[in-house]
Amino acid sequence: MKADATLTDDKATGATSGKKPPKKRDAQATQKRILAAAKREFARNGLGGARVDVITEKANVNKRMIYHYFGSKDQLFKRILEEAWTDIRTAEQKLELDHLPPKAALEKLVRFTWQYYLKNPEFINLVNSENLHRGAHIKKSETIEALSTRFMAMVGDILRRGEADGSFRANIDPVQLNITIAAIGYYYLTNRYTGSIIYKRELMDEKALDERLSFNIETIMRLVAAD
Amino acid sequence: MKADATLTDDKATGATSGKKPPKKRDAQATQKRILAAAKREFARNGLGGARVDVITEKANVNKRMIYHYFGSKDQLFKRILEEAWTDIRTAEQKLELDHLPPKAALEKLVRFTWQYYLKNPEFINLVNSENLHRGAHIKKSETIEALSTRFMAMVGDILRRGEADGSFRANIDPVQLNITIAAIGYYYLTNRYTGSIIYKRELMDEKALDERLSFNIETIMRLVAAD
DNA sequence: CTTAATTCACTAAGTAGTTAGTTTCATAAC
DNA sequence: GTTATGAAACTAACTACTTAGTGAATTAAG
Repeated sequence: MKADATLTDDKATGATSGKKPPKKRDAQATQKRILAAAKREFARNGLGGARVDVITEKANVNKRMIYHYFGSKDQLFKRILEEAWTDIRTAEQKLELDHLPPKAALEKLVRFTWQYYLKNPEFINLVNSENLHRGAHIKKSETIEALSTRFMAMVGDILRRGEADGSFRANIDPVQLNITIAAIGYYYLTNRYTGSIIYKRELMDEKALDERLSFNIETIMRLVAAD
Repeated sequence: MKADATLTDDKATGATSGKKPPKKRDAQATQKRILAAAKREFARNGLGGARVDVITEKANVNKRMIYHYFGSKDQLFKRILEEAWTDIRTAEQKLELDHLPPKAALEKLVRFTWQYYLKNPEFINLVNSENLHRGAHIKKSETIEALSTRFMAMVGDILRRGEADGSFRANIDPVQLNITIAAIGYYYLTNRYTGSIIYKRELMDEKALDERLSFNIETIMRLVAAD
């Protein structure tokens, strides 16, 4: 009789022969499952709307584990934010824009930013939620501070090279430029629901997305172009 | 003895002489107070984070009144959204951009959009919250549908006139343009908390705000300029 | 045997929404 | 001009359920 075995086949824990299928312990895997579930839940519903019990369920862990590993809902949220920014900044570094001529580098950055938002829709929602909470969680984060410095240096370098070789006009503020690059992609995507209604247009089909990317590249190229 | 009079001086209800200071009834005023408090609370905390009890308290009404006049938290939220869009679209119409030459009209629109967001910070948060909820509330709203049509006609008209008199290049999509105008202001403001940290710069002092507006005007003017 | 992973049963404080009324007021009948 | 009446404005107390977070025991692993 292995009737009770069916009660414990929660996951891919291929229940073995014995009476007691011993539950594997794996702290790292548990934490990963919590983080994955939390990212999803926080992105879907925001910090305030997210439910710890839902994270518990989706991560297939006992609720106590969340508090054991992460302390509180807010600390878990902070951790999720740090991981999200680490991911995007790491991906940006991998572009190796230093090796490209300025115009090509800038276009690649615009393209990348857009595609990253598209492929990682949680990112936008997490950032929105953190801003609703006035940056309370990342204010104290050293992780994020460090990531940002390196990134802005890269953008500044592209501008300097472009100015030097005459492809860009002079004195463009890298902070303003980067905010603009982010803005024209981010806003389109984060406001796609109200946007579809206001503009009476499907904003998320393939053609619309391609058109937006082209428009954004045009916007940025015209913005930096030498006269 | 008018000792009990002090108990009922909630508001500017200048308690008169008699024993029973009769509580003024004013359905319209009550609804206005609820709407004002709700707008604030929804904007501060999002739909999910907003608390009906807080609205009750700030509006100085009995909780039952909210359900009496608005039915539910969600219906109240929908109403707030409709009023918010009515406000911005009404203000835009008052600009009378049709009477200005195309370049001036467009610059005025960019300026207005930026200043409206600045002066009405709730607007951005309400829109964000509605998008987090996938546009569920305004999807069914006829009010918002009607407002949008008229507005987009105005933007389209500016572009047509500019193309005709040679100040703008041809074939600019008014939807893409308008999304961009909104984006470059909206993103800067909604993400100001995380932005201040990432860019290590004060984004909200007067000088920074002026600089951003100038940069945005430059961005849009270069985007539409005839070659 | 000791340490860490995991579970179970629980709590205290919210949470949107409701039940069952009382109070005010305009209108019309006396 | 005073008083019945019906409707709408307003109130207090409550309900059924959720919520983040815990105390203490149990079980696996080195």
